[in-house]
Amino acid sequence: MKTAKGKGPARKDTKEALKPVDDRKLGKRKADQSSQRRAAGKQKKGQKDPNKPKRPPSAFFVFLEEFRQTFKKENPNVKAVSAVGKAGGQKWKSMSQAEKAPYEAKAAKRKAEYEKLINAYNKKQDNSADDESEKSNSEIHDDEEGGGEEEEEDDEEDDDL
DNA sequence: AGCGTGATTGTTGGA
DNA sequence: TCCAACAATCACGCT
Repeated sequence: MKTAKGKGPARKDTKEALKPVDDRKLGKRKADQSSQRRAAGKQKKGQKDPNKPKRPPSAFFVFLEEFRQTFKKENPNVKAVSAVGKAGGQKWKSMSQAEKAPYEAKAAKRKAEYEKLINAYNKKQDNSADDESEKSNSEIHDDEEGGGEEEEEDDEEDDDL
């Protein structure tokens, strides 16, 4: 199953259909977020791999990065990250899929790079037995042309909503 | 002095 | 298949 790249986990389709509202918070996330930073800041018990690539930012985060700058410009007095999160989240939902399309496309790129990083990371893990140096790069062919960056496929489906 | 937290949604990974 | 945790940010507060 390809987990439907654009649709995401089946849970969304099922649950969201039943609960179109953003009740996804489940009330557990709050507590989780607390430990979230702890784990991230202090890393998990055995996750002491500084080379391990972090998860790619979702389209929302990509949009949020830009939104943060705009938000700060509009509200230089507001320094609360939560404010940006709320405003960003609200606007994000207000945006149409077409608007989110470019962000999703960028997020897709991040994900692609993430997979590549993970691949290299996995290779590294294998080589880390001897030495985590870069010598094993011979396996990794990084013939990635930074200049020859092809544009995203403009495959936006205009579904009227 | 230093790190945890708060808030957003999405995505990935593990069970 | 589904749940849970984590991705950035940034100033403030508590230990």
